[in-house]
Amino acid sequence: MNIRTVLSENAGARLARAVPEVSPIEKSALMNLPSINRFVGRNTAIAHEAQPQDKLRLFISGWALKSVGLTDDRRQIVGFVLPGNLEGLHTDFRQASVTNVVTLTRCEIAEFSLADILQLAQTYPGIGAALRKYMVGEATVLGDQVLRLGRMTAYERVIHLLLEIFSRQAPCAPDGTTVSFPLTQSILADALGLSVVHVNRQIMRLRQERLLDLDRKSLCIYNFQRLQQISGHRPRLVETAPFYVGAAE
Amino acid sequence: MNIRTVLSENAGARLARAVPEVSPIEKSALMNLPSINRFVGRNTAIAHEAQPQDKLRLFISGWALKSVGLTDDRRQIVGFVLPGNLEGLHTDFRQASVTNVVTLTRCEIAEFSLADILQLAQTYPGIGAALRKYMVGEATVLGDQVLRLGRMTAYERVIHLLLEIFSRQAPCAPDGTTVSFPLTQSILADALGLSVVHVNRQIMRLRQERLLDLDRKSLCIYNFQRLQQISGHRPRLVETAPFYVGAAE
DNA sequence: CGAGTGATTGATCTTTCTCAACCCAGGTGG
DNA sequence: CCACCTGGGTTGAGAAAGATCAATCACTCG
Repeated sequence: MNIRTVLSENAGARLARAVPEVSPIEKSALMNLPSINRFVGRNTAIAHEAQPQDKLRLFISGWALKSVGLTDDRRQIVGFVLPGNLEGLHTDFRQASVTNVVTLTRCEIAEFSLADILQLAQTYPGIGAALRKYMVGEATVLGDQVLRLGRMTAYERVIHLLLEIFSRQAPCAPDGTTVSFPLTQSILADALGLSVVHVNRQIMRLRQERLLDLDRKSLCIYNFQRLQQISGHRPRLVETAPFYVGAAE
Repeated sequence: MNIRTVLSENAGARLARAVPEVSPIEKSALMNLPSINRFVGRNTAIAHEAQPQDKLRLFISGWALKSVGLTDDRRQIVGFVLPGNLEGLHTDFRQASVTNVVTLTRCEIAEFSLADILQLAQTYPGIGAALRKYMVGEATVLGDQVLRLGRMTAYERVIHLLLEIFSRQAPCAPDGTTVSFPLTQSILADALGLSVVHVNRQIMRLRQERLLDLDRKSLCIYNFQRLQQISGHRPRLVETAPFYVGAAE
């Protein structure tokens, strides 16, 4: 557990950038919030299903996955946390997390007290509105996940998810086609409800068709339009600025 | 389109009952909100994906489904709206609905202005908190939907969804085993990502095993524990009081 | 160098889908 | 009153998508 604690002076400003439309006054209120920056190693559990949690975490760098588990060894990944995303807003009325969260890479995380932020939302209406919109955005992504799993073929599913991951980082793609991609095929399989072998076959096919390529460093989209057409993917309009995502460590 | 408009004096009180933990003062504030009660016929579209929407709707009676569509004739149901549930909280930053909503039965619906309610949430912190918790509850149900579709067999999926529908009405079950159930097998199929034929086979099997029975009026759970064990269903703790659900019309 | 993780490929097996019937209850027009 | 129609449920047979099992390969890390 590689954890280093640093006092950061601008985590609140980053938080203001992570949620939609906050005014300058609200931004300065967020900047005065106490927060702690942590570095967390790869494969580290950050939150457990049904365990109490009172922190809101902003991912400065690094990726994490959110999953729900069955009693046996099956698990389903419900979503990914990328740099610039928040984690910890979904606590039930017992302040318990509703998913497991595990880091996929080494991560830099700014930790806030959720209570602090909700308190602030009572003073500054824009902050409450921003949090609500952020939650709606997350629900939309989750709706896309349901659509993939319920009614798409394996081929469509793989494309649709890869386009989502691409779109969420697109503003960070220097050449417009390549983004960071630290996922294994086994993780893709758990997110897509498919076997690893079958995921591999779809990726092989996509490579042969010269539509995209990927490895554990990066994802390269060769023919965005065609992929969009096949999978029916519609880019979700998100007006928050994602952080720059460098090459995965 | 059988629509009748009535001025209701207690829709706000019902709204206060639909969300978690509001104080008496907040409840009275909600009761003073303007609202309109409507009756909407079966199979009527209430909201369209990506269409503007500024109403928050409280279902007094009747069921609806929420779906997202693909370009062809496939559709995926992402969730159901039951009496006592809210619809309309998930509008993106353009105030557009993120799902289609269609009634499954004749419904009585109390309509509020979402702007009114968000305005109120700025004065009364408990209302903002209640809305946030309500959204977390919805996200949890959506997470369960992802789990079903991603990593469960057809048999488990059918059971898990039926237990969810049962649990959401359990306090309304006079004998503790039978609840209202106005869904066709074809709707179940679209919710479960299965073909109608296959859904039918699972239901036939469950009947033969004497674990449950259902028709288009009601769902009867004969062996809750066993079904829970098979599907891994965990009842989601919701502390809002659902409305009494009478026999489907 | 050996161990472990992840990717790739082939062969076979299982689940689920599709197509095609048929039945039944309820509603409707004559 | 009845013939007819329609929407939903049920069943069988064959086809297709995807899972499982098993082996090999490439790469990294101690």
